[in-house]
Amino acid sequence: MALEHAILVSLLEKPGSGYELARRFERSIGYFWTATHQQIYRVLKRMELEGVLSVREVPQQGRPDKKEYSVADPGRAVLSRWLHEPIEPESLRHDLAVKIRGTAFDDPSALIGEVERHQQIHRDRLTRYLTGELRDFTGPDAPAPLDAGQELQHVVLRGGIAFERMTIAWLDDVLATLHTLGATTAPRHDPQDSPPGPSGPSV
Amino acid sequence: MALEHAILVSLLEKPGSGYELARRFERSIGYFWTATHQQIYRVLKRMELEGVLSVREVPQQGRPDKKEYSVADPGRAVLSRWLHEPIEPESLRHDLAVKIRGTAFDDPSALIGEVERHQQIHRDRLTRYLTGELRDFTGPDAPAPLDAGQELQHVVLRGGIAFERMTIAWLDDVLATLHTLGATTAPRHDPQDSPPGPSGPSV
DNA sequence: TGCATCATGTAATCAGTTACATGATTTT
DNA sequence: AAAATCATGTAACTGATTACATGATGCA
Repeated sequence: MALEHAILVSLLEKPGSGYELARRFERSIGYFWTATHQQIYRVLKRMELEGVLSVREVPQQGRPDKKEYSVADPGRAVLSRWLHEPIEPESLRHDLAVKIRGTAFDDPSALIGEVERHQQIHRDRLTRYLTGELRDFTGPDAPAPLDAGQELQHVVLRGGIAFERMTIAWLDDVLATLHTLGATTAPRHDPQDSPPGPSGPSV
Repeated sequence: MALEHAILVSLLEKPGSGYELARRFERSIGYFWTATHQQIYRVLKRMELEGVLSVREVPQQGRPDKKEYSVADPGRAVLSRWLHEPIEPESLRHDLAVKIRGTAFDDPSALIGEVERHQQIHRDRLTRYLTGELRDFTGPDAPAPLDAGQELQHVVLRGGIAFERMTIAWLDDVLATLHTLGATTAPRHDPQDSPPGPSGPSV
């Protein structure tokens, strides 16, 4: 369970409320992690009970009060211990890859739109990441010498950028493959002819 | 939930037992999906009750009997429906990225060994994938004209290969970053001054 | 003798998602 | 007047992991 540790890192970078954490998880940390606010609130409560976080009620005007969480000393120890433990490399789960293989038993051209949609989403993400990189790390308004924390944030962001670029290129490859299959296995698009049915395209 | 659909695809490619599925999930389909045998048995049972799979008891000699599952007609319909639905692009979770950012609050050099370990695992995976590609798709013993299913398997495998290559390169970037940080922020760790260098054998 | 492989499962727990719920303020 | 934003939460459910359990065969 690394959500706990992701929260510790984020709160060490800057204390904040559950709501703020949820928004950060859609951005910076979110390059490599996601969590819904429900999940975050639950974990925050547990961590507070365990004594790894401390809370400060912050009254606000014109807005609901918020609970600002920050990392208590035991929390630093928890994070430090985790940092020194080995972890398992992630095994990724990619639903789209399952769909691609499933297409062997269905009409390949039906997947093209979906793949293009995914590719566009990844292009948009890449643009956001590059904009963020320019703003925070490589642009003229970025801090001149980056400190250690910023260098580390930057290298993580570069990972996100590399991932999106790789994915976009791969989806080009997928599209090319789907097109060649559509050209060779689906010339019988005739409405009266039975579409690729239960037996699938047996080549 | 795509485990159900991953099972449908795998069983359409070839019927098999829960045990066999679990092993396939460590291989081919496993480039983009993983599941433990416990999870698989549970889902298989549910899918059988729902009527999307059919079972055949296969007695074996010298081995426990096995239940060979195959996809029933309603299962094909379930898969086909899913293939035509849009799905959300995955948001990846990468614990190592959390660790990298967490290193801002710890000794950067402590993470180097862990990153190198991960990189080696990715190198090993890449080697496995490339061996499999040669054996099944591009080598002299591979079937001459690949059918649609094989072309799709190949493009998914190319995705796995691209992912591993990207990851290995990124971890090089991470290591270089950690080394420069180690050189600037952790000289107070050295008992005596050791040869400085961007990627020297420090600490 | 002990370990690995084949084969199946239960029980308990943990993690994560979806739906529901409230209520003020600010923006369109 | 409606929608979005800020802010917090509960309840129910689904998905996934870990630990435990059995029992045969074959190999070193």
